[in-house]
Amino acid sequence: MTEVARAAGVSPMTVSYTYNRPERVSPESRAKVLDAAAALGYAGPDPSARSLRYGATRTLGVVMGEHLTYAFDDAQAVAFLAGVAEVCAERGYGLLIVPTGTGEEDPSRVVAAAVDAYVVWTTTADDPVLEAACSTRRPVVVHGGPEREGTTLVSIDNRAAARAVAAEVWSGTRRPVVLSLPVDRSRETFLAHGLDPASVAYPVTRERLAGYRDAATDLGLDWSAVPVGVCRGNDESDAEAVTTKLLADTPDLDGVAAMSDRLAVGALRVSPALRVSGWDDCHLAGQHGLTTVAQDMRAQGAACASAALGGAATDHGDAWRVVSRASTGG
Amino acid sequence: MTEVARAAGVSPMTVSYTYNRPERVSPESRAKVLDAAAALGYAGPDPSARSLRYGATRTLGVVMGEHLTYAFDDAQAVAFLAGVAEVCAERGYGLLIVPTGTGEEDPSRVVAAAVDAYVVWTTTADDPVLEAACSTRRPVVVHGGPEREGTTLVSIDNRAAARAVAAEVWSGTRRPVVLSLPVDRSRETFLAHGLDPASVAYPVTRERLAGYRDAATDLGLDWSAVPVGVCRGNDESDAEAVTTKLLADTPDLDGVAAMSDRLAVGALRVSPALRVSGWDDCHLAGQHGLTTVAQDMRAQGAACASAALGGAATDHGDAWRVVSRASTGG
DNA sequence: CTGTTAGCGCCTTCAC
DNA sequence: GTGAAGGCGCTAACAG
Repeated sequence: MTEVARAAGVSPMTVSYTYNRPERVSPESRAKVLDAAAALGYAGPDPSARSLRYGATRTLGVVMGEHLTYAFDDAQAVAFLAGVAEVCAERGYGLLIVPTGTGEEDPSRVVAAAVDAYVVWTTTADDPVLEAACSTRRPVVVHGGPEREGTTLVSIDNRAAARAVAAEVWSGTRRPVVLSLPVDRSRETFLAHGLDPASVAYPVTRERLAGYRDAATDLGLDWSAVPVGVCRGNDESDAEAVTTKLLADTPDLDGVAAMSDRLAVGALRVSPALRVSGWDDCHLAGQHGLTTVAQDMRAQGAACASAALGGAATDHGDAWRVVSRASTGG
Repeated sequence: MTEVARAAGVSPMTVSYTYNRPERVSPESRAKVLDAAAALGYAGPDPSARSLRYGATRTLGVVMGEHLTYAFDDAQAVAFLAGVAEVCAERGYGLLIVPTGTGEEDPSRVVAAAVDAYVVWTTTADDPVLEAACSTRRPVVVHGGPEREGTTLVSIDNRAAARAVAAEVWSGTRRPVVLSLPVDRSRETFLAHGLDPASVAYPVTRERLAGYRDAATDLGLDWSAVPVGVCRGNDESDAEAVTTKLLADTPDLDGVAAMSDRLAVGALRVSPALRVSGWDDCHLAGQHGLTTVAQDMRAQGAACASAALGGAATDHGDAWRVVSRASTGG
């Protein structure tokens, strides 16, 4: 900018004004400045210097968890991002996807990102990345959970939704089972009976499990006997393997409450006649006639972005509904 | 940082070293600094100030075109972004999605984004957003086209691929037609006969059209008589409408070369027995038994990011193949 | 191992 | 309508 000022024969301030308040500069000066800028290939004020000066970046940071690319492989995550992007575009904010995935360096990358606020995709309470986002003292909005002081939570009421959908899939069954998303960040596959929700680190998984337990209790079923198959991730083929194990453990199982449509589809691949419910109401649910919990991830993404950028947090607790289809005999 | 230094009773440089080269600071000083930082809620050096000082942001900018949210609605665009994100995560670069969509302000937003390089999703040569990206003098990689001096192009050879797939779908037909993506940024729907590729602003559309023309010539068909239905975007329902118009114009049409699987599926909805080819080999192609052009968008996204961040540009010209399925009688 | 100096590029404030 | 001073927070280079 100094160079442009010299080339144009004016002071740096005039150059600055030319870009920020063109109307306060005489047409001649403006022309001189723009000519000089064109000649020197100066495209405008440096963004970093500007951010430093203003103390704001007009950028929203998004942290999608340990496997960044997962964010683009999962339809729900993509819908969520679409909602975030929509709000960002409206308000002229950049959307910065923070490069997590290495584990080790993730927290420092979060701290070092030039953003005004953070949206964090569901994780565990002890995730160092969440800690890092909060340590920057910038607004943090968490999707799904955990709830944490100083952050805003945007989530449906997973427990109530789980209770409702399990009431349907388990209605009239004797041997209900659960097909679960991971319980903690180690993401191990295992089988348990009557898994205690309190032992589960991911709040979303925990709440859904608690809701399933509620439903079991409502139906007079013994939760401590209910097999829970935990998958490594939201993945059909892993769900197939876990379903196979569940069947070995409980050959007469007759009702599968799955925490996602993809897991449900994995179960159906093993045993197409299974009574099963999913979660999300993605295109798979329609294709396979799955009873499922519908929620609008795009709206939730938009809500997260709005809240992070200073809007009021809209409550999404009740923004779900059970969609009944053939997979539960409907 | 100055405050932390004062609270810790050391100089700002010691604080800086504590964060950037901890090993060069005595354990005691380091402890004092970290204590003071914790007490003051200081999380580390300010990212903007750092970027200003270093002259680099460690952030890659991505411009997805006028409808930002489209980027998340289109499976190909998402796969592309996944590839970009993968490379960014590996190298510790942030991925900034520039908030385009307003039209008017888009170029200035591109200029004002704090990034080290740009990846631009396919557009027209006269797009002000592309101009803006180039004006910043930062490296620019364009996906699909246009080719432009000072930028790197990553693209398959659309013309050759179009020629190959049209050879298949039009083999033995008498009344071939084209179902085209938009020709320019006005994105209007219309019908033309023997549309001249040279009149088309989007390079991707232009090259595919030229390839179809090549195929027509190869097959001894008269290009000037070939109806071309241009859709407003990559959208099934629009394709349905345009196909209906094509059928009104040419009731005996017997071979549809579509520039995307979604357009092809739109055509099939109007007339399920149609001989038709698609493009992209997305999940729709498999579902509907579509003959199509397969290309790996994720790899192309990764290639764009690598090239933008200083790697060599890998050539993707031949990274396509025709997948033959039932929709062309295979 | 630690501190001093200087300046990255910009814009708010205040003069003229 | 224009310009001079100062400082946003940081770190390279160079002492000590």
